Amino acid sequence: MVSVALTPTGRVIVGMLALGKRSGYDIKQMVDNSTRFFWAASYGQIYPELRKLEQQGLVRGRPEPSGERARTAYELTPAGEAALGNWLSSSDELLDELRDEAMLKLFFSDAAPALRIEIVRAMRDRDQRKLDQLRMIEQKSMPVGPRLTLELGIELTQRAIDWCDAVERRLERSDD
Amino acid sequence: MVSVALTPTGRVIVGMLALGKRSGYDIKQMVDNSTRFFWAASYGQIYPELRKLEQQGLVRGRPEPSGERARTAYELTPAGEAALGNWLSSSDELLDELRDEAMLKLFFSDAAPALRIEIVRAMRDRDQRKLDQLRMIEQKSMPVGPRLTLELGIELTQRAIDWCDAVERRLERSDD
DNA sequence: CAGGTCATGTAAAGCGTTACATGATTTT
DNA sequence: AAAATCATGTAACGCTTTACATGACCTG
Repeated sequence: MVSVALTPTGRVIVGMLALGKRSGYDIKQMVDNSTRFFWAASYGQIYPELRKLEQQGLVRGRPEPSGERARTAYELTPAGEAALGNWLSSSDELLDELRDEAMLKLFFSDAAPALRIEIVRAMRDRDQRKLDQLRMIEQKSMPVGPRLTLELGIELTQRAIDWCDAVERRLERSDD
Repeated sequence: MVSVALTPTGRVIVGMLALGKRSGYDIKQMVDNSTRFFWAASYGQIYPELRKLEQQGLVRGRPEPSGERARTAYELTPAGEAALGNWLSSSDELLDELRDEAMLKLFFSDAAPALRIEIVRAMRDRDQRKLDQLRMIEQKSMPVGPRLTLELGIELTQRAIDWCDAVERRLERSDD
């Protein structure tokens, strides 16, 4: 039995729904508070994708209005659970895409060597802001999976900051 | 004087052309051998973008056939150089986007705790392959900017591998 | 009662990859 | 003579963000 391949956004949605019944709005909040650092999703993707997943039989949505306010809560179907397990256990090449404008500027900084140190400082500041956000999340309680990704995110962000600090000191001295 | 904002792919192209006259093909080769780890670009973006940049007056293309083989070499115009300097010195929020499927799987691994260690191992292997590629590039000679980004890439990839190793040992013992 | 949050949704635009097509030149 | 590389390009498709619209409910 071949289960349908999950689209990028389909993967977060199905994963989040494995944690319990959720609305599209709920999913967006959860993503923004957790996976967004390594896997973002917008409303413009979430709502259409939920309907697509429902057509595929991986999720089922049911109206759960609170008063007059419309609300549709989705939950995984057995097929959805299977698709999640399938994806988690698949050995396909793991997607790994980075778009880092600070690194791109640094790469081209020989075109304006005087700006190099400013670029490194801006990168440091950006990463410091990210680290602060991660440290906030760190306070909350969470399962092992989320905790591990948070740990890794903090470790790598801290290392990037340390690297920027070291390079900044190097550049201050030598004016490369 | 307000210079036109560079699109994502426009940024790499203009940066690469600051290093000298290049064809679309050349740019693609350079990207694949350097920035692709933090800023990729495909032919489907590069060729149309070159024409768009030419319309904007940031680059100028001239036919430089080698024998019967057509070839268009592009170079930066003064406006293009200005746009590059402008971008390098701008203090706009630095784009930083990551899509890491290994981290996403790890995040959701409480849905299948037995798979967790396999996910960490797959992540480690992927990062080791990346590190091997970076180490190959490390041998070549290059300007300061490219060298710095390579250094950072190696540092962070190595740290990710170390983290995976440590977590793998933790999981072997405790079966989280 | 104003402002924030809950909740859903879409249209347009932009960004990007993949896959294909074509043909010349160079290397094995 | 085949295979690899040089070189250009596009069409189809998929993904994603942005910006907007609508309205209910809650909190100070």
